[in-house]
Amino acid sequence: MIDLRLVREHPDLVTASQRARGADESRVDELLAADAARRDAVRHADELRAQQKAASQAVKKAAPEERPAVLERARALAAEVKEAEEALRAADAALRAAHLRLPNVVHDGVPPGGEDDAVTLRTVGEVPGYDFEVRDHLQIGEALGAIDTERGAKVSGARFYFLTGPGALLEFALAQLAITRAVAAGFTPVVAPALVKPEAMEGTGFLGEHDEEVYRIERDDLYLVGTSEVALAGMHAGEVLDLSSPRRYAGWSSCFRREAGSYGKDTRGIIRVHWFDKVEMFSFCRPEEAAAEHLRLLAWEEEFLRALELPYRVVDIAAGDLGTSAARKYDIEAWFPSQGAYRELTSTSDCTTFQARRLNIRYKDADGRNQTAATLNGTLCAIARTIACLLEVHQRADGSVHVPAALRPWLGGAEVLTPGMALAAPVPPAA
RNA sequence: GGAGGCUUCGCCUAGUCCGGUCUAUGGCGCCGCACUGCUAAUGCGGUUUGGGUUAACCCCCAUCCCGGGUUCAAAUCCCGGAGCCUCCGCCA
Repeated sequence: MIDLRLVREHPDLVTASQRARGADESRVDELLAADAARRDAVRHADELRAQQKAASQAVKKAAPEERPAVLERARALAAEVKEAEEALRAADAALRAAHLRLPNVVHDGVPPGGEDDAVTLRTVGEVPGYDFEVRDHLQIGEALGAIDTERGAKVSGARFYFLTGPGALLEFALAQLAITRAVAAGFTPVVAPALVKPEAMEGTGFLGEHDEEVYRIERDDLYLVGTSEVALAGMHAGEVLDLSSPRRYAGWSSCFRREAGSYGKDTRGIIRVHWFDKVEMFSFCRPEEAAAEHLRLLAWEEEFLRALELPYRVVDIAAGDLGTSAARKYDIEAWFPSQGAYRELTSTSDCTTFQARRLNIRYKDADGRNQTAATLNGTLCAIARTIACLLEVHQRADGSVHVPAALRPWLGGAEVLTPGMALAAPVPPAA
């Protein structure tokens, strides 16, 4: 939810944001009207309640002969209060609905337009040349005995997979590398629940226009998270935090996505799947620090990809392609040789106070007043897709795959993965 | 899954049986002021969180885990739910 004061005092800014998103501008006026209506309802109900309270007090003080009359007046007022409260409830609900319909206000400088209007900020690393016919990650993974999508489909359906042998080791190697680096950077590592209540899902903005993407366990009224962002944001719901410096978590969890509406897209391999594991960075900070924190998250993402020796580019996502909660979003797209294209590998969003307001996450400012916090998230490593990218980029003519130095400690020191190789046990980095 | 107990303004706590004097008691902590040439101690005052209104102060409303209900009136009575604890069962 955006700040109501901003809408009241600078509706033009909010309208401009809607325009940049290509979203309905009239929603701003709807929200203003709902806000005014609610305040009227509050005033009316409060006033009646005050009268009714006084009348009720008078009952017990009334002399016996006055009592019936006083009681009658109190009764009448009670009925009026009840009516006013019903009207207030309706006005509250209308305001909330209008409030929830409005996405976050985009930052200045976000490119206008939609999916095709993203601006490439920089391109890092050399796109390798291959003097042989490149294979895609599934061909490579199958040859290595690392990825099995056929049996994944047998057991769970399309877009499921098994990681086996070196594939399974790669999963843990990447998770270890991500968590190790995050801890070194000062993040608190977290293993987060993948099943959450509706409040957490709604609070992070995933039940709006994108609720088709989400798995719901109807019987228990729980949702499977699409990212641990949901649990990490919800972790501090309703709390007042000390944010003298940003509070940073690196959360590991499985992620589940229905991929509704993506039929026919990326059907091969493990680039787009219903389930994968991910290490996610999440920050709580003061709103004035959010933009700087956003760049820090982006920098950590880039360092991770450089450690994996993957060529990539950084993209500033256009307003129309931003999620509901985001005021700005940078994607990092890594090179996939089999597609001859850069594809999204990580993503970081500045949600400003939008999520925290819904989730009621606050901090005390210098004057000791409670203020709404800002939240930001960023992918450190979406494991399945990263494995796919690694296999493709680092493939060699003979079907083997180069292992980046950063990953070797967790792959038994192996410098290369070769079909049929004996698996070495992971060795922790030298003490 | 079954049985019982608990949940009060940061923490602890009084109040709940028997509805109105609860505008919620006291302690700890915290903040301010006074006093003591330091520290400590002491005294006085303040200290839930939201909303409405306001230039501001004031004032008003809500808030005793949450949601309903009874009543002129609910921390208190009734119904439903959540969380925590204990015991039994089951389970990795």
